[in-house]
Amino acid sequence: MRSAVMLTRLFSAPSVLAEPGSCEDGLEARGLDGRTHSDITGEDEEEDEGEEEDGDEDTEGDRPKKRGPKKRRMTQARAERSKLRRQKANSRERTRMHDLNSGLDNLRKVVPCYSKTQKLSKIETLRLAKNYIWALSEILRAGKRPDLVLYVQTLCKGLSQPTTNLVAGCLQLNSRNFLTEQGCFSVPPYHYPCPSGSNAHSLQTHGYCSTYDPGHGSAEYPSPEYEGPFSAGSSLKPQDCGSPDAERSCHYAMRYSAPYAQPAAAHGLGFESGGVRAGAHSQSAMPYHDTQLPHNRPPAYEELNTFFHN
DNA sequence: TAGGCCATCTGGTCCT
DNA sequence: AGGACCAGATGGCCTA
Repeated sequence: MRSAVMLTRLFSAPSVLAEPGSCEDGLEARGLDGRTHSDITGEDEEEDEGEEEDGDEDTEGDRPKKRGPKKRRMTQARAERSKLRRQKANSRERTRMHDLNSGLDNLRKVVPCYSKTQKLSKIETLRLAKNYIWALSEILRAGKRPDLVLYVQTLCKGLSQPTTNLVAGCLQLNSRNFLTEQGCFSVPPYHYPCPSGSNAHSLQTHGYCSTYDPGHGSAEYPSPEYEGPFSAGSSLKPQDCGSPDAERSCHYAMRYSAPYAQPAAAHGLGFESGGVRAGAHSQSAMPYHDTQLPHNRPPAYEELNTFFHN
């Protein structure tokens, strides 16, 4: 329905969009839309607030009469009011989108990987947040320390490879150790039951590959729902987070990863991970000097922290 | 240069 | 009537 409307608009009203960059006074730069503009310019000025109806439309040429409410003539005054309304609406819409973006910025700060220099895209932020919530829920549900690699894999489901690398780097995992060059999880040989339940499939073949069906997790660690293929590309640099640049860009904004990233002695936390520790960075003792924990931790943080300290 | 991401404008729809 | 929300369109910027 909306598409039809948009198509109609496309073909009926010539777009006179000016450059969108002129955000200060929108319509002043852009002018009115084509239809309104033509209406304005094609008629004489009237000041009687548009009470007069446009009777020409009904009898124009051989075309059938138009149904519905007759279109009011666009007077100069009405055009001005319409223009003002549009400006106000544009301003509100900008404000609304700015609010939305600031909310997304806040979300970026509380998801596992926060980098001021390498900002996650909106969609990646939402995906990562969803995976994060899922992972934390599973931790609470299971009531035991999770496998780090499994945890990271859950976080990275559906994320682009650059984001996956970023998350891995932020979690002190060398992404090369859990992703193959093809972008598939390589360790550990964690087995997800196949949809039919007859065979088990390791992440080696299904984890990050297109054939993986994350909608079917294991009973121990079910997977978040799959949202469809992740974006093929990203503006993020596909750099390995093991690189110094990436490391500098990664902040420990994560309440879950930070305890692991820091020496276990400091937090008394160890993950149940088979080969992960070998794959983890050797410099796991806070290599980032600009590491920051968010000031406003979610309420669940303290509970989780307590949990991992017991 | 293509593709992804983003900001903005815009008109429609719903709600108060 | 006006505001909030939504989605399509558009153009700019950036990167591979």
